[in-house]
Amino acid sequence: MIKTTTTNKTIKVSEVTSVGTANEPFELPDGVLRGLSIDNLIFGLDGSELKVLLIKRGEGIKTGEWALPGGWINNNENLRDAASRLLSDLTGVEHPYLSQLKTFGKVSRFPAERVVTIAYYALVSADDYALTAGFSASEAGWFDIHHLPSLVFDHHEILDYGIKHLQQEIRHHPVGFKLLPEKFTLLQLQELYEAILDKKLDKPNFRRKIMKMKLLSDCNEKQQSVAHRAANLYRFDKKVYQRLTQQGFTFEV
Amino acid sequence: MIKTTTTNKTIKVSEVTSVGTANEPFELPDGVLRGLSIDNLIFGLDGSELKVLLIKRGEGIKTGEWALPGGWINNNENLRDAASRLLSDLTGVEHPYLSQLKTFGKVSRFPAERVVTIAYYALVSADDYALTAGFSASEAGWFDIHHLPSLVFDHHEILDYGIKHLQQEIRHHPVGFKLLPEKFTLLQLQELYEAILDKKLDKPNFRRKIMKMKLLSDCNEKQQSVAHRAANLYRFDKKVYQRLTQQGFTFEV
DNA sequence: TCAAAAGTGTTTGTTATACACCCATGT
DNA sequence: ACATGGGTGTATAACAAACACTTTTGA
Repeated sequence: MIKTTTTNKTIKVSEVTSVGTANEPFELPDGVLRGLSIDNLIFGLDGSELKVLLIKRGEGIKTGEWALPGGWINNNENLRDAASRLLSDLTGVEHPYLSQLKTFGKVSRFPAERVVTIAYYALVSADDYALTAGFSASEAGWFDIHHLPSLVFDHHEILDYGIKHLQQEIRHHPVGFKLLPEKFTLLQLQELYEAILDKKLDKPNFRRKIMKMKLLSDCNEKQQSVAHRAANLYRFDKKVYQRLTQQGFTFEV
Repeated sequence: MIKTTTTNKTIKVSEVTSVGTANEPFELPDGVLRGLSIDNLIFGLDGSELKVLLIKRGEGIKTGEWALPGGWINNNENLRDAASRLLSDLTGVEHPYLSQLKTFGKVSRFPAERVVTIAYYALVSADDYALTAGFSASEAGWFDIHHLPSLVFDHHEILDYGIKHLQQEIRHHPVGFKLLPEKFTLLQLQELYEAILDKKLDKPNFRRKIMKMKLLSDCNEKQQSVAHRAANLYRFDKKVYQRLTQQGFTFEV
């Protein structure tokens, strides 16, 4: 479902890895803020595995080590725009659900000098990802959150925080739908929740719970080319959700 | 319940208001990070009114205007420590529940040069506040969130975001307890939720719901000097909450 | 006809809701 | 005595959990 593709595009991660000498400011590209960076957590769903997008650092310190895709903020650029640009450069995803996660600023989290980083996170669907060919397979890849390589700096801490945040949020807000294609089956939805909450759910009960919320609209379409009875396809009805939310409804799985 | 007190201590807000000339960096105190600040949202409960702590700027630009209490981060200081220090300097509250809210960084949010600010928020109880005498009544005050003065920079945006965040969070996390004194009655708790959720709750059912969570420990004390049967006092048991949370328990009112 | 997943029904225990009721205390 | 809030009991309805079951489809 999620695959890495090979192109001739190069990720510019060199900015993040440049290191100055001991007593002078380390080298930065022109026109960016000093001491402040952005790191993105990009989650995707591959079948029933929750995956995160990592890049392999190409030059400078920590070469060859895995890291969250991030970079510097331009002087005249708003934070979310910077996160969005960096995400787009790395994955080709142009309009994701992208929200600020948390700012990490331990004094010595970055070796060369003090850098505070603002973490953003995005949930992308296989659909969105199919549009993209923004990075080389040798430099980036999707990793099962249960089988991660070791990461640079405090990126493990950021990722752990992001996963916990996602697990919390997915129980109380219908963000899970972002990880699925526009049209999906109830089993796909269930598997998504099982992957993120990391537990098995009862099929009949899950179906009833979801359908009772009336948040799904029937596409009146069936799955194609499956070696079993074709399931009905549904889409998430954002308008109904907004209406119910205003009436005090709270989503919960 | 919440009162401002007068002392001879001066709030040093001058750092935030120093402005350089057009073509050179504006003046900062020594040993602080450039381009990054902290602003605190401090909420308190006065009867059934939610209040926020604001300071009146004393010098520099925007003199006499109301603002969130904030300041600069020391070079060797972690973010939360800086927020905590600033809060303590301004209010005397030493160990509040203080958590990161969001980072605000619009390009032109601060007039002199680009400054990104990390907003923290805290909920303080009348008890905590009674311990403090950290600011002068002419320079700081509690404001009903429905009757706010106009605020400098993007502080209205930060405050609006914080209030919305609080209203959301209070439904799914037991943060409401932070607004009450350490020992409280079930009716106080119920009235807190009735005020914030803006609806009447059934007394017996509310009691059962709360007690079933086992989050309150009995103080084995009664109210004093009340013109009716004295109610039992309870305190919130943080350890039990943390244990239950790890087991997948979710608080909901 | 079999595997795989779709989809339904039913039983049982738990929880929410509404509301009636008694208890303790100061004036 | 009575007003005020503290605190309990209970019938009913709604819901969740567990699991057995039937249906549809492609290979």
